[in-house]
Amino acid sequence: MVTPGRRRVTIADVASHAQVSVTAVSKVIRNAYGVSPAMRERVKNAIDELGYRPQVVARGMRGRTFTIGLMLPHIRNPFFADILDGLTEYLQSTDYQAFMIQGGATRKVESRAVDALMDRQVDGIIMVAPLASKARLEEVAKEKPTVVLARHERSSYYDSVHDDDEAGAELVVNHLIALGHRRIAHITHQDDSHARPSDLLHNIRAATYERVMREHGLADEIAVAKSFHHERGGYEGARELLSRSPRPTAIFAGADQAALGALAAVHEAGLAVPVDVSVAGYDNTHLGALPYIALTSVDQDGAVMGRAAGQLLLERVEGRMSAVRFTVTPSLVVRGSTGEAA
Amino acid sequence: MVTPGRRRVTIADVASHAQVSVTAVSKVIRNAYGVSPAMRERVKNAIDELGYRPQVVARGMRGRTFTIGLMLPHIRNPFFADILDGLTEYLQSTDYQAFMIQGGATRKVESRAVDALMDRQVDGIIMVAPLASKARLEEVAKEKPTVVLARHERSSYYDSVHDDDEAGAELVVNHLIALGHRRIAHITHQDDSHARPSDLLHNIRAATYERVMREHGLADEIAVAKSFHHERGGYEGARELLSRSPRPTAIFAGADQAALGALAAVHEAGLAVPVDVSVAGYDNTHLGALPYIALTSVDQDGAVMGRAAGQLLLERVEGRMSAVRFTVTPSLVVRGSTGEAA
DNA sequence: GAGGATTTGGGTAACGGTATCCATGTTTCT
DNA sequence: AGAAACATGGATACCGTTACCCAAATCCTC
Repeated sequence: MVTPGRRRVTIADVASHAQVSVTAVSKVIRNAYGVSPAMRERVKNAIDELGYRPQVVARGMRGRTFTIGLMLPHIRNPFFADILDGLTEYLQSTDYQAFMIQGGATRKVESRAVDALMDRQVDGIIMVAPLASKARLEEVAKEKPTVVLARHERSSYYDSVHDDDEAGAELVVNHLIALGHRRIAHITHQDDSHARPSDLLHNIRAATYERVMREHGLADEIAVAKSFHHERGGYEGARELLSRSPRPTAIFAGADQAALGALAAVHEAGLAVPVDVSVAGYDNTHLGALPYIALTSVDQDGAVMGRAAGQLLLERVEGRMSAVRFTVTPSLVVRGSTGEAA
Repeated sequence: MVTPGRRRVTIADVASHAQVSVTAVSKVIRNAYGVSPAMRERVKNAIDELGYRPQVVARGMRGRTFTIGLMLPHIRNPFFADILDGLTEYLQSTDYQAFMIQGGATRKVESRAVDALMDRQVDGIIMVAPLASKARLEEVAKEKPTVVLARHERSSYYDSVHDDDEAGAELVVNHLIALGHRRIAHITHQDDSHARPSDLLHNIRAATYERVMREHGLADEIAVAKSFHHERGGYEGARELLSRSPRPTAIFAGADQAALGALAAVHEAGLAVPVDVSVAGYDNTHLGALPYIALTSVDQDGAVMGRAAGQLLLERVEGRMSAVRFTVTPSLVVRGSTGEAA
């Protein structure tokens, strides 16, 4: 039973209870060399009897904290939940624990979040779609093992995990063109990032959209709404696109969240999906699969990405210095929100 | 510039750079008594010049970590994002940082997550909709300042923040009855909790549903699907309810996430909302506001709850021992998913 | 101007672990 | 049997802060 304000059990308590030295207990905890099976048994019993748990901050002063920091821009995108699930599933078989921190919408807040992680001596950092410049990411990576998700630049200081956004965007635009669409518009995202634009996934998707359009002789039909990859962003972007004349017959939103908003705008304009306007997204979030939404989208396996990120990070924690890139190949999931051009 | 593997700047580095004692630096950092303005200035300059940042684990060994742990069951529910936003907004004006950890779907995983927080010496813990028994919560609360969200029991060891789920559920059921519905069904959540059932919000919503039905002489029409408060849960629950004969004309899902799934089931059954079946949810998440979903729901202000939780927790960290309950009053947001009974 | 109070700065023992080094006892090998 | 190698357990410096002390200097007060 825990009594109020009782001092936490320490390694010294375990040692005296087991009648052994502190060193011995430490060795058992760390699974270090130099303890006999009998000693191990004895110490383990004492640990169990006292309910001892090592204090991570104390361990952190000399060794590891067994903590990895996960920076997410926010937690509204269900796609991030997939990443987190993959990561936690992977970490379950290890001694490490993941802690999330919200990066927010600006570089400043994000930077503070990452600093907070480093101040707390995490053993490694995973950043999802960070806004920071490559230089800043490398600065972080020089101090702590780092894995960056959803950014495309190559760095020799950190590992990268991302999907092939070019392939994904191509799938969508080709799909729409194959359905006979010509006036295909795109909703992209504006960021506060200091990254090279071409390293950010939304810019890659947008650039690919333009490229494929051009390749099909549709350069004149290119229409891009610079908005945001969230619901309101998609809504406003789509409103703007639909107000153009002639209006697009298809909208490729750079993310499902935005596509959900776009659907709202289409609906509000009194238009039907996909009869009047086809809508496609990216990420294949659960929501899109709901039959009354039935959003055509690009699937990138978030769980696989999360798992890979965890694995790469722990490899780095264990000492790997070379940089690794892990790329997942996306696939198109066609649903009812896209159909033949009118 | 940071060179690879460079040792982090410590308080001793600052002290020698400023030609003062370690104590003096520590005092300045902590804003403690006993430093002249000149000394303060001098030390602050040294801190800036060296880019010094206190190492939280070291501070944690003696005092605070300025870290608060936020346990969320998962990050799929957008309602949790509202809570987080309220909390982070509040913490912005303080020295504290919030870290999230995923509690998961079972008591065992949740307990491990909370242990992980305590092992890391967080200054306080906020638990959102925990599964643990009241006894376990109090055990945690005896060790660390604790605030529990979305649970209804009174404890003298921790503060509680929740909405008046009874009032909220009543609003929904009364609304449906006023629309002329009689065969109103409910989708509830099954949990792995060891709490007293009547302290869990989904059970309160379910019990209130039954009570109001009875009060209106609709005891015979009570129909409850024991499922889960997520999309698939709502989908399966609704399927089951719709297969009954006669089928309900209205479904009150205990959470928006479940309502989204219920809408899918209704749609799949070839029925129209709200003409054939009205659907209502709880939480008033962003998604429900999308016009093509237009979900009637109960609004409980998540941001306010998050802010309150942060404030109460810091008060506890500062020493308050008495327990506080913070209750928000929900309101009904009527949208297109509910209409007159057929 | 003596004595006490106050201000200012610093020395240093914790905090709870880790990991290096060392001492002792036990095998193994020739 | 003696030496070398190995296995086992322990003493202890150290990690980077905090906060409790104390000492010296300055300021009042009568």
